Amino acid sequence: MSDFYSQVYEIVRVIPFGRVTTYGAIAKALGSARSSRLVGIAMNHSHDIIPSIPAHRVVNRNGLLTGKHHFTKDISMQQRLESEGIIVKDDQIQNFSSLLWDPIIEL
DNA sequence: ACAGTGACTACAT
DNA sequence: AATGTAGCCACTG
Repeated sequence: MSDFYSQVYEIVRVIPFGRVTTYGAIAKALGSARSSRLVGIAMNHSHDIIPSIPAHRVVNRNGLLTGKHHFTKDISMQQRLESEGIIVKDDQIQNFSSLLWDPIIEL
Protein backbone atom coordinates (compact mmCIF):
# COMPACT_ATOMS: atom_id res chain seq x y z
CA MET A 1 0.00 0.00 0.00
CA SER A 2 1.27 3.45 -0.85
CA ASP A 3 2.43 5.85 1.84
CA PHE A 4 -0.45 8.18 1.16
CA TYR A 5 -3.03 5.51 1.87
CA SER A 6 -1.15 4.42 4.97
CA GLN A 7 -1.13 7.96 6.29
CA VAL A 8 -4.83 8.29 5.66
CA TYR A 9 -5.55 5.09 7.54
CA GLU A 10 -3.26 6.19 10.33
CA ILE A 11 -5.35 9.27 10.93
CA VAL A 12 -8.71 7.56 10.50
CA ARG A 13 -7.73 4.96 13.07
CA VAL A 14 -7.14 7.58 15.75
CA ILE A 15 -10.50 9.26 15.37
CA PRO A 16 -12.03 9.05 18.86
CA PHE A 17 -15.09 6.93 19.45
CA GLY A 18 -18.27 8.84 18.73
CA ARG A 19 -16.50 11.58 16.77
CA VAL A 20 -16.23 12.21 13.03
CA THR A 21 -13.98 14.10 10.61
CA THR A 22 -13.99 15.14 6.98
CA TYR A 23 -12.07 14.15 3.87
CA GLY A 24 -10.74 17.66 3.46
CA ALA A 25 -9.51 17.82 7.05
CA ILE A 26 -7.57 14.58 6.63
CA ALA A 27 -6.13 15.70 3.32
CA LYS A 28 -5.02 18.95 4.88
CA ALA A 29 -3.50 17.14 7.85
CA LEU A 30 -1.44 15.12 5.40
CA GLY A 31 -0.17 18.31 3.80
CA SER A 32 -2.16 17.88 0.61
CA ALA A 33 -5.22 20.01 1.20
CA ARG A 34 -6.40 19.39 -2.33
CA SER A 35 -6.19 15.63 -2.23
CA SER A 36 -9.53 15.18 -0.53
CA ARG A 37 -10.64 12.87 -3.33
CA LEU A 38 -7.70 10.59 -2.69
CA VAL A 39 -8.77 10.35 0.93
CA GLY A 40 -12.13 9.12 -0.28
CA ILE A 41 -10.49 6.63 -2.61
CA ALA A 42 -8.32 5.43 0.24
CA MET A 43 -11.50 4.81 2.24
CA ASN A 44 -12.90 2.90 -0.71
CA HIS A 45 -9.91 0.58 -0.48
CA SER A 46 -10.09 0.42 3.28
CA HIS A 47 -12.08 -2.81 3.21
CA ASP A 48 -8.91 -4.51 1.99
CA ILE A 49 -7.01 -3.39 5.06
CA ILE A 50 -6.52 -5.92 7.82
CA PRO A 51 -7.22 -3.71 10.88
CA SER A 52 -10.74 -2.58 10.14
CA ILE A 53 -10.83 1.13 9.40
CA PRO A 54 -13.67 3.13 10.99
CA ALA A 55 -14.44 4.67 7.63
CA HIS A 56 -17.95 5.52 8.80
CA ARG A 57 -16.39 8.26 10.94
CA VAL A 58 -15.24 10.04 7.80
CA VAL A 59 -17.81 12.10 5.95
CA ASN A 60 -17.84 15.04 3.58
CA ARG A 61 -17.53 18.62 4.78
CA ASN A 62 -21.26 18.93 5.42
CA GLY A 63 -21.50 15.84 7.58
CA LEU A 64 -23.29 14.03 4.77
CA LEU A 65 -22.79 10.27 4.40
CA THR A 66 -21.74 10.41 0.77
CA GLY A 67 -19.89 7.12 0.95
CA LYS A 68 -22.63 4.99 2.47
CA HIS A 69 -23.14 2.98 -0.72
CA HIS A 70 -19.62 1.63 -0.50
CA PHE A 71 -20.32 -0.13 2.75
CA THR A 72 -21.42 -3.70 3.11
CA LYS A 73 -25.16 -3.82 2.68
CA ASP A 74 -25.99 -5.79 5.82
CA ILE A 75 -24.75 -3.10 8.22
CA SER A 76 -25.22 0.45 6.97
CA MET A 77 -22.85 3.33 7.60
CA GLN A 78 -25.63 5.16 9.38
CA GLN A 79 -26.25 2.20 11.65
CA ARG A 80 -22.60 2.08 12.68
CA LEU A 81 -22.58 5.80 13.48
CA GLU A 82 -25.75 5.53 15.51
CA SER A 83 -24.26 2.66 17.48
CA GLU A 84 -21.57 5.13 18.54
CA GLY A 85 -24.16 7.61 19.74
CA ILE A 86 -24.10 9.75 16.62
CA ILE A 87 -27.50 10.80 15.37
CA VAL A 88 -27.98 10.52 11.61
CA LYS A 89 -31.04 11.76 9.75
CA ASP A 90 -31.43 11.56 5.96
CA ASP A 91 -27.71 10.73 5.57
CA GLN A 92 -26.94 13.90 7.51
CA ILE A 93 -25.08 13.81 10.83
CA GLN A 94 -26.96 15.83 13.43
CA ASN A 95 -25.02 18.28 15.57
CA PHE A 96 -22.18 17.70 13.13
CA SER A 97 -20.11 20.77 13.97
CA SER A 98 -19.75 19.75 17.62
CA LEU A 99 -18.96 16.13 16.74
CA LEU A 100 -16.31 17.12 14.22
CA TRP A 101 -12.84 15.98 15.19
CA ASP A 102 -10.20 17.96 13.31
CA PRO A 103 -6.89 16.02 13.11
CA ILE A 104 -5.01 19.27 12.57
CA ILE A 105 -6.20 20.63 15.89
CA GLU A 106 -6.19 17.39 17.86
CA LEU A 107 -2.81 16.20 16.66
C1' DA B 1 3.86 6.98 -20.42
C1' DC B 2 -0.92 8.58 -21.07
C1' DA B 3 -5.60 8.96 -20.20
C1' DG B 4 -9.44 7.98 -17.28
C1' DT B 5 -11.40 8.19 -12.67
C1' DG B 6 -13.05 9.30 -7.96
C1' DA B 7 -16.31 8.22 -0.47
C1' DC B 8 -14.28 16.13 -2.58
C1' DT B 9 -14.53 21.32 -2.81
C1' DA B 10 -15.01 25.84 -4.32
C1' DC B 11 -16.53 28.86 -7.57
C1' DA B 12 -19.83 30.28 -11.15
C1' DT B 13 -24.37 30.51 -13.27
C1' DA C 1 -31.02 28.89 -3.00
C1' DA C 2 -30.07 25.32 -6.16
C1' DT C 3 -27.54 23.14 -9.96
C1' DG C 4 -23.46 23.00 -13.05
C1' DT C 5 -18.70 23.21 -14.03
C1' DA C 6 -14.08 22.86 -13.24
C1' DG C 7 -9.83 22.17 -10.57
C1' DC C 8 -7.70 18.91 -7.72
C1' DC C 9 -3.81 14.79 -7.39
C1' DA C 10 -2.63 10.08 -6.59
C1' DC C 11 -3.98 5.56 -8.35
C1' DT C 12 -5.01 2.07 -12.04
C1' DG C 13 -5.20 -0.15 -16.47
